[in-house]
Amino acid sequence: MIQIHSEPRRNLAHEIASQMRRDIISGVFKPGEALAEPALAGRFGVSRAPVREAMIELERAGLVQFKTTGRTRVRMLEEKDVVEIVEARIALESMGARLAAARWTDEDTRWIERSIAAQEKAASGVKFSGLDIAMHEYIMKRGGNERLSTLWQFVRWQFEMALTHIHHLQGKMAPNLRRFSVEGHRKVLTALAARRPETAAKVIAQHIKDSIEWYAPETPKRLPSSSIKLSK
Amino acid sequence: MIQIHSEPRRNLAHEIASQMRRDIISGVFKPGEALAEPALAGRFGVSRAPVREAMIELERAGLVQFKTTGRTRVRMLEEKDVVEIVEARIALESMGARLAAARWTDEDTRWIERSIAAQEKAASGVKFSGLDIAMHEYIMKRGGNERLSTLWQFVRWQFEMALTHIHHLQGKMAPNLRRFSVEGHRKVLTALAARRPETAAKVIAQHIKDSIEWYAPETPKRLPSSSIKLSK
DNA sequence: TTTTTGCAAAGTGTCGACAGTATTGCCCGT
DNA sequence: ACGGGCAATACTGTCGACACTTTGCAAAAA
Repeated sequence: MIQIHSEPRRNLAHEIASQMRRDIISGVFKPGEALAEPALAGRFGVSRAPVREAMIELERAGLVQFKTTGRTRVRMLEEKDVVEIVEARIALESMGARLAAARWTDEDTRWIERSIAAQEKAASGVKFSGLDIAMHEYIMKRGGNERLSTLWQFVRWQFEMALTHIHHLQGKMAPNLRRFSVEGHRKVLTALAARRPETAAKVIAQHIKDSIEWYAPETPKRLPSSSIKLSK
Repeated sequence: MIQIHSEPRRNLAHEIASQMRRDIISGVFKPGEALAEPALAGRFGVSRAPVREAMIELERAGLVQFKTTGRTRVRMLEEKDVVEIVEARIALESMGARLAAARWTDEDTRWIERSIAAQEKAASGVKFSGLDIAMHEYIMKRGGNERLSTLWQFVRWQFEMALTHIHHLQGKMAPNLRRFSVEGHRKVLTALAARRPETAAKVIAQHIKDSIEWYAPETPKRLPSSSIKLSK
């Protein structure tokens, strides 16, 4: 998969933003934790300027929050945030799958099949999650709408952060989740390979919604129940 | 409608970003035009630091682009960009309307009715566009998903920029567009007032898709035709 | 002991500077 | 007249500094 996207400028700020993003997602920095510029500048061995720019980037991506006083902290997550993130994923990925279905090729099918095979053999839950997200990313990119993919990236990072920090998302039913999730992926692939945009949109929406309920069965349901019914 | 959103930090950078956003949308700066930091710093009577930060914000919003060398220019728009923007709007607003329908109140209905009345009396095309966008914004906010609204803002600005710069979007059929558009808004309101999430989602998607074709009948259609059929 | 006041420490917002690099335009060779 | 190369120009990326504001803590008052 070739990335033609507008190359980000290659500077310290971008480097730091990427590293900080990884660290926030993986939990090195915890939600609510203060991110002071001088401290981070020291950590990275640079001055405050690039750190400051990186913070702006992360704020735009929703991983950190600015207080009105200017202080920066890692964004905090509650149940409601998980709901919002999932709703946003459904909105974006439905359209992504719809567009992808219309342009789907056999090579795409093979890519997804390989991914699913790897998912089944994934040794750890973390490894599985990585493959899972990568597959969703592939479909989004295949939709061919660069803006949609960009917006999706923001949500994706927030989703990954939520997986790390909303602890009951890590809970007991990992094995079942994985089996269930792979099954969902197969359904998505079927719709895409059949080049049925509407079906693909509905199936992937249902898959995302179901997944999160496997992760967190008690997540308050805000989506009107009719919204993702697989009617017909 | 009260905005609880995380307050942006109130500094020069943010001020400049807002002003620049307005200027880019309204065409003071034209697509492709170079935006050099020293020149902008002079224009605003500040140093380069806040200008630089503002540029990062605008890049995130998709209004400007960084070249790999670091130079900044106003993002350029082609036909394909209009398609992308509209697809993104449909993705986000469908979900927004779906969520809004489930929480819709009579007061919301009255707000929209007033908006529609104003739209009918709008003196100019520009005035009408403003009311149009404001109504869509209201619905997005009423969806109650802060992330969805934030993502939508990005697309909204790009859409407004496209309206300004894709010249044939300004074309001949403004009066018909307006009449047609108001009709679409009435259908959306009906679905929302009836609190039918699925109907609202489909109607607003259809409305957006139709609108852009009134603006630009020759816009290449990439959305699979089945995607927004109002079946049933 | 609890609350208030005041002060020191720490952090942000903005600036000007400087080295390195891309761009522009001029001059020269053809 | 025209294209290529080179010098002058302009801009970016990063830094350190400084003023102002917020925060945290400790001492003083209730």
